[in-house]
Amino acid sequence: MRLMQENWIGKSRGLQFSFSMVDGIGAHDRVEVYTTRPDTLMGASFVGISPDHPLAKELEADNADIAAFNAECRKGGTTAEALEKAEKLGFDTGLRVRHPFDTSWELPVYIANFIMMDYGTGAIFGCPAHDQRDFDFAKKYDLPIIPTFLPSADSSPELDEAFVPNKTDMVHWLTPFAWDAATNGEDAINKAVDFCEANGVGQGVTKFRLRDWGLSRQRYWGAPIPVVHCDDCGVVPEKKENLPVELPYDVSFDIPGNPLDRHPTWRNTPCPACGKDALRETDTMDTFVDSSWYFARFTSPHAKTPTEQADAEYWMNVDQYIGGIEHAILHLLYSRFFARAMHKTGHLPATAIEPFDALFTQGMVTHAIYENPTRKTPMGQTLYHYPEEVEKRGDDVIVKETGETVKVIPSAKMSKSKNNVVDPVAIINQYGADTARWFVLSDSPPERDVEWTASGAEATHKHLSRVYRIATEIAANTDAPNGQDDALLRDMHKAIHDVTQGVESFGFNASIAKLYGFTGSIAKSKAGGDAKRQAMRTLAQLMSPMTPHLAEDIWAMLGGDGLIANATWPVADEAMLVEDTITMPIQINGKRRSELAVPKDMSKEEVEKLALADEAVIKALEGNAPKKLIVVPGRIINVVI
RNA sequence: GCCGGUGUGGCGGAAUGGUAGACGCAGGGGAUUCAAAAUCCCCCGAUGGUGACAUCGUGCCGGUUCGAGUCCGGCCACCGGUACCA
Repeated sequence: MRLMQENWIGKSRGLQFSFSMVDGIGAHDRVEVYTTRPDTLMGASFVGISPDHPLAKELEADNADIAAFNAECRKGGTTAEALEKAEKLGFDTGLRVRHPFDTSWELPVYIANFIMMDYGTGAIFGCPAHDQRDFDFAKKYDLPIIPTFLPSADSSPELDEAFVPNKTDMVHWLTPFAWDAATNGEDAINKAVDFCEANGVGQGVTKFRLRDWGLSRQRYWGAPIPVVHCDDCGVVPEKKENLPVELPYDVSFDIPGNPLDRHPTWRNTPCPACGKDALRETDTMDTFVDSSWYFARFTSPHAKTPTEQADAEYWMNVDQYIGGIEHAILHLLYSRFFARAMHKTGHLPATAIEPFDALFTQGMVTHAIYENPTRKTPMGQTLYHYPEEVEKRGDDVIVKETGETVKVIPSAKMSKSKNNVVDPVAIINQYGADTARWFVLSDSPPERDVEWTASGAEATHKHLSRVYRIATEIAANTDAPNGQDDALLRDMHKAIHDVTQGVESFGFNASIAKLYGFTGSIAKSKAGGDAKRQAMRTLAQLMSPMTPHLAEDIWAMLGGDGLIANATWPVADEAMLVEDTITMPIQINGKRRSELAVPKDMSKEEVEKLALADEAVIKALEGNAPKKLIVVPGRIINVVI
C-alpha cells in the first residue's frame, strides 16, 4: 500500500542538461533532456524527441513527411494495452547534436512515438545498452549499442537485450568518468550528477511522476465549481456570501450528458463582478474532492466553517480506516494531500496531517456478469442482466424471460453499471437481518475477495434457530449445580478469549467458527441450570455484534441486566484458560507418531523420561539412544533418531 | 512490461515455526417417525490395507531448521492497479 503510493508519486533524482545542435533550426540551437541515469552518458547513441516537442513542430511546418509521421503518432491510444502492442516508431530528422563530453561525437536526432511531452523535457538521450525500449529502437534503426558497464570484468560486451541491473547491484564499469570501475549504479548516478554540475554540464533535478489532478467533471453528481462566466468580465469567482452553490433538485437523467447543462434556469445568475446577466459553470468537481476530507467535516458537521479546530483536535485522527485496495492510489492519497493542505489553512491540527492511524484493506465482493450479446439498452449501451433475471440451463446461461443465451464474465467486482449486484434484501426477507449478517460474515475473511453465493444462508438460519431453541430449554432448566459446571465455564472463558481475538483482528469468520463450537459445548453439557444460563448469556453477548436482535432476546429471556448493547464486553479469566492436563504430540524425526498426556506443570526432565518410555518411541529407537530430544513445554516433543 | 496481492480437500476457508484441513457448505450412513418435515448421532484429502496402520499431501524447484502451509532464494499461474516516466 505504502509502496504503491510511493511508486505513484515517483520521486526521482536525475540530471537535466542539453545537447548543442550541430546546425540550429529556427530559434533552436540545443536539445534539453532529462535522465535518471547520467552515469550511462558514455553509452548514448541517439537523441529522441516527442512528436509534440517544439522542435518537432518547427520541423513539421516545412516537411510533409515529418508532419505525417507526427500526426500518425498522435493518433495512437494511450491505454496500457494499446501501448503494449504499439510498435516503437522513429523518424530520423537529419539533425545532429554534439555529445556534451566530446564535441566531435555527433548523435542523430529522432522523433519517436514513445516519448511523451509532459514528462521531463519531452526529449531523451537513448542508451540502448541499458534501456530495453532504447535497445529495441536501436536494433530497428541500426544504431550503435554501447555498454557502459557489464555484470563483471570478464563479461562479453555483446548484448542480446538491454542490461538493466538493480541500482544497488555491483557492476563493472567500462567508461566511468567520476567513480571507480567497480561500484553500483546508485553510487555512479550520484557521482555523475556531481561531476556534471561541477563541469557545467546541466544540473541535478528532482522530478515526480505524479501529475496534476484535473478535477472537473461533466456530471450532476458533484460539488458545483463556484465560478460564473460573464460576457464582459470573463470567468469570475462566485461571491463568498453566495457559497455554497447548491445543485438543483429538479433534474432528469433521461438523456445522457450533464443535466445541469439542460436545466432551464439554474445556470442563470448575475455576474458577481458587474451584476449583468451571466451563466454558471455547469462542470462539477470530481466526487474525490468530497471524499478527500469528509472525515474532517464529520468532526463538526453543523459548523459554519469547514471544521472547528477544537472539535477536529478532539476527534481526529480516524482510528481505523476500512476500504478496498482500489483506493490505494487515488482516494487515500488525495486525503493525505487534503489533510496537509487543511493543516496549512488552519482547518486541521498538525497531528492530523496523516489523517488515518490504521488502514484495513477489505476484499471486494465479486459476482459473475451476464452480458447480452445481441440486444442493447434503449440508450444504445451494452445490456447487462441481473443475476435473478438469468438461469443456468445445461452449459448455457439464459435470460429467463426471453431465452437468450448470455455471455458470462466469470468474476468481477460488483458494479452498478454492470448489474452484477446482489441485494441482501432477499435473504433478509426470507430469514431476517440477523441471518443475513451472520451469513455474510461467516464464510470469508474480510481482506479477501469473495464470490457471492447465497447457498449457506439456510444453514445459518438453522443454526440461529438452534441457538434460540437451546436458550429456551436452558431458561426452564432447574438442574442443581454439579461437577460439570467447571468444564462448561472453562469452555466459556476459552470462547470469550478466542472470539474477542477474532473480532479484534478482523477475523470474523474465525470468531463465528468458535461460536459454533461453544454452542455445541453448551448443548452437550450436563452442567447445572445456573452455569448453563451464565454460559448462554455470554454466548448471546459474543454473538451480539453479528446477531444483535437474537442476542438481546436471549439475554432478556435468561435474566440479563438491561440491554446487551449497554453491557460491558466479557473478559476472559486467564486462570480458566489453562488446562490441568495437556496432550503433547510426540514426533519422531519431525513426523507425528504418538501423543502423551501430561500434567501442565510437569518438569521437562519428567516429560523426557515419559516420552522415551512411549511405545512408539521405543519401537523406533530399536534400543539406541536418540540423537537429540526436543521438548517444547506445553507444545510438542520431537525425538531425533 | 512495471507495481501490489493471492495460491491449502468437491466448495468457502482454519492453523503465535510445533498433531495440516478447525468451523461451515455439499456428499454418504444411521437414530427418531405409520410416513414425512424438523431434530439428533457418525463418516467424509489421496493411495494401499478387513483392520491396527503405512506412504504421500498446503501451485512448482531448491534452501534454512530437530520440525516449514508459515522463514529465505528462484520459478509458475491467477487477481487488482497502471500514466511507454527517460
